[in-house]
Formats: sequence, structure tokens, C-alpha cells
Amino acid sequence: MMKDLISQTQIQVNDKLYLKDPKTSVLGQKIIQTGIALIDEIGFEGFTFGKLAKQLNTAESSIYRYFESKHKLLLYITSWYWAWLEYKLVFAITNINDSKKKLQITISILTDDISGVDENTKINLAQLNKIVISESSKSYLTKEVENVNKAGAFAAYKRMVARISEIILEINPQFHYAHALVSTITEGIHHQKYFAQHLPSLTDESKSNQQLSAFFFNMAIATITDNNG
Amino acid sequence: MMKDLISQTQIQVNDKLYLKDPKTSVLGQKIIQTGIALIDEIGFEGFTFGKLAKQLNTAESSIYRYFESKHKLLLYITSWYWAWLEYKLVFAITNINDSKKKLQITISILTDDISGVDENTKINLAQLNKIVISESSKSYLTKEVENVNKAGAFAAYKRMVARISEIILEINPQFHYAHALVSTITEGIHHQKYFAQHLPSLTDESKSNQQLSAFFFNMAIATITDNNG
DNA sequence: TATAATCGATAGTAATACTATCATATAAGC
DNA sequence: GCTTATATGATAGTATTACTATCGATTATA
Repeated sequence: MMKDLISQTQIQVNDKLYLKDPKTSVLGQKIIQTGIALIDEIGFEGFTFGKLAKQLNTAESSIYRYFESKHKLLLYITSWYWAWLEYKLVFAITNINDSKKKLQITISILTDDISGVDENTKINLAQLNKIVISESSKSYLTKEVENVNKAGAFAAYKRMVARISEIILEINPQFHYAHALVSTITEGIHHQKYFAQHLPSLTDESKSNQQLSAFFFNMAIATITDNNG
Repeated sequence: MMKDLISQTQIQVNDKLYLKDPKTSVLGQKIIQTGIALIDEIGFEGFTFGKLAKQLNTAESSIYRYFESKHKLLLYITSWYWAWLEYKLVFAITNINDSKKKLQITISILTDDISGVDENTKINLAQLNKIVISESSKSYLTKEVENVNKAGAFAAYKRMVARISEIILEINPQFHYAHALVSTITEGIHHQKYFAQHLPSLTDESKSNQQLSAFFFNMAIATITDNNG
């Protein structure tokens, strides 16, 4: 039921991120699907439109008809991810009244491994999740952030942060650091997952997603309800 | 006094990060100094050894004698920063007995703006700090992390995380997430500073360093001394 | 059936990320 | 003062990248 609702929902990505909407053609959809798979496989630095074109048996110039640069493609992909995740979050906490419970569910969704394929776009969600963990900070850590931001590229991420911040304010309306806490948790989850896999000495003995989720949930609740804050 | 001790201390960087030790020659030192200034100015993506060579009135090939690639130079720079910061932290908390106070000082040092020039190397510390905030995650978010890690490239960062983790365990020896908490805080501080400057909607009304430091300190203490953890 | 949209193919350019070679200047060892 | 090693500058060259431009063929649409 929830799955159906999600799968029927078209996820909207800011139209400044593409030259031509990849949803509107077969090649466009393949650019997204195979692009995600290829970035996941070889990393964003190694990824080029030339390599992607080869895999798709098409011309490099055809890909440039859709995206100005590989950086814009990354922005599109991560933006799509956050919009997708927002839907998932909204459905997961609908009908739940206890704000703490809402936050707990939210954090566990941020932490969970994602699998399967999006019905509409055939995007491989596990690959996408890995890209977001390893590559998404490169989408904003550039000298062009301000311009890209003005164009609305981060709207989906901001919307999600704002939504979770509201839950936090339900728990403690006096809390002044909701956005900071949410972005710290979101990025923190990604970091911990990345470190656990690639730089284990930066985390503690490897933990399950459940433990990771519990750690961040406890951190959130303790911080929000702290007397000294 | 503390300043003198620091300035007399040679900061050690793992020797696998360079082909030829930049400390041992005038050109080598200029590569580091001017390299930092240039990366800060134009960003790591736009930065090339060609541009750096031009600024130094030297040949590109001369720079390649010191560093295999610009990525190795970034690793060198960030590694130097963490080693430098470790000294700063150690001196700042020496003679302090209260563990919570130690943690508070540590977090405020992680948060403070840094200024001035390192005596030995003439490195501009404000520029270096900005690079660490904006570019350092690119040093590990690559497909080569594992190899680079095996070569010891992240030793300085790990040492610093380990040191702060010890303080946390002094406060609560039962706490099982010390490393995770420390890396979450360290990266979180960088993110918040970056967001405040470039993507303000991801944080709350702009906060002073003091407030930021207090936020993360309260978060740390609340998390460490939390009953549910 | 005319027109527009879509794509594949090819070509070309400036810049990047290197590697290699050679001559010269300088410093260090004896 | 002479030898030798070290450090640098200058030049050249290569494969790849990140694009832009053009053109003809195919397909969908009006």
C-alpha cells in the first residue's frame, strides 16, 4: 500500500539541473540508471561521460544534450535521492502521534540499508544509497555552491532537513539548534557508515544499523531534552 | 610559552605522502605555502600543478618531484593540519584535571577560528583551516582510500580522534561510542561552519563560534552521560 | 506528408595529469 | 680547488578529459 503510493509518485527534480529532462526519453532514463551504476562502480572522479556513453552504446555528445557536466548529473542524482527519501519518511510517520517515536522512525530510515529498484525509474536504490554516502558531499563542496544553490539545486535536501526539524521542535519547542542537529545527524550517519567500511579505526567496533540508529537517536533525544542547551 | 613550544616542534607527516620531503628545500616549502593559498583561492577542483608552477615561477615537472599528484598534496596538507592541531590540543589541556573541562576546551579549539602563520613552515593557518573545512573530505572519499589508509595517510587524524576518545572515556568509561562521537563532532563542526557560510538554510540563525562550540559540547556531554546509551 | 524532435557519428579544441630528458647551477665532501 | 651529487629549469610529448559544433538519418507528431 505504502509501496504503491510511493511508486505512483513522480519524484520532482529541479529543472535547472538538466538541459533536457531525462525522464522524457529512453536514453535519458538509461543515463540516470547506468550513470548511477557506473559512478558507484568506479567512483565520481573516475567517472566520465565518455565511459558512460560507451556502456550505453551511444555518443558522448548525446549525454551532453541532457546534462551540462558530470557535476550537474551528480546534483540531479542526489537531489532525486533526497526527494525520494522525503516521500519515504512522510509515509513512514503518517498516523504516528508520538513525536519521539516519529524521530526514532526517521533516524532508523536514514540509517537503514536500502535495496531494490524504484518502479518508475528502475533506479537501483542500493547503488544510489552508496553514491549518496560516498559522493554527495562533492555536490556542495565546490566553489560553485552559491550559484548552484541559488538555482535551487539543494531544495530537496533542505526540505527534508526542515521536515525533520519540525519533529524536533514538537519534542522541545525551545530548542534552538534543530537544523544544525538534523544536518549533523544526517551527515554523521553517512560518515559512520563510510568509516565503518573504509576507515574502521575512526569508528568503534563495527556496529549494526540498529546500533548506529540507536546511537544517533539517543544522541538526538539527549541533546534536545538537555537542560544545559 | 606554549606558543614557543609549539613553534619549536617539528610536525611530522607520513613519508609515504611525498616523493621528496618538501621541508628539505626552499621550493618544497613554497609548494606547501603557495599550494595552500592557491587551493584556498580557487578550490581543489580548479587547482592544478600547472597553475601552482606559474605562481612559483618554476616548472610543473619540478612540483612533480615532490608530489605524485595533487591528491597526495592534499593528503599531506590535511595530515599536517591534524598533527599541528594535536599539538595544540595537548598543550591546551595539559595541567587540567577535570575531564569535562578538557572536553570543553578541546571542542572549543576544534571550533575556533585559526589565524596567523606557523613559525617553522610559514603556513597561513587561516587558509589551511578553510581548506580543511572545504576540501579535507575529498582526501578520503575516493576509491583509493583503502590503499592510502594502509600507507598510513590518516594516522594523524586517527591519533587525534583516539586522544579525544580517551577524554570521553574518562567521563564515562562505559560509553561504547567514543570514536563515533568524536568523528561526528569533528566533521559536524566543519559542516556547520561550511553551511553557515555557503548554505545557510541548512543551519539555524547564524551562530558565533562560541555558540557552536557550546552546542557541540552540550551534545557531547548529554550523549556521554545519557542513561539510555 | 511536412515538420520537428531525437539520436548517432565524427571532428575538433583547450586543458589536465602526468612522464621523460637534458643542461645548468649550486652545495657538499675530500 | 676538484669531484660528485643534488636541485632546479626548460622543453617536449602523450593519453585523457571536458567539452562544443556540425551533419545526416530515424522517428514521432501535426
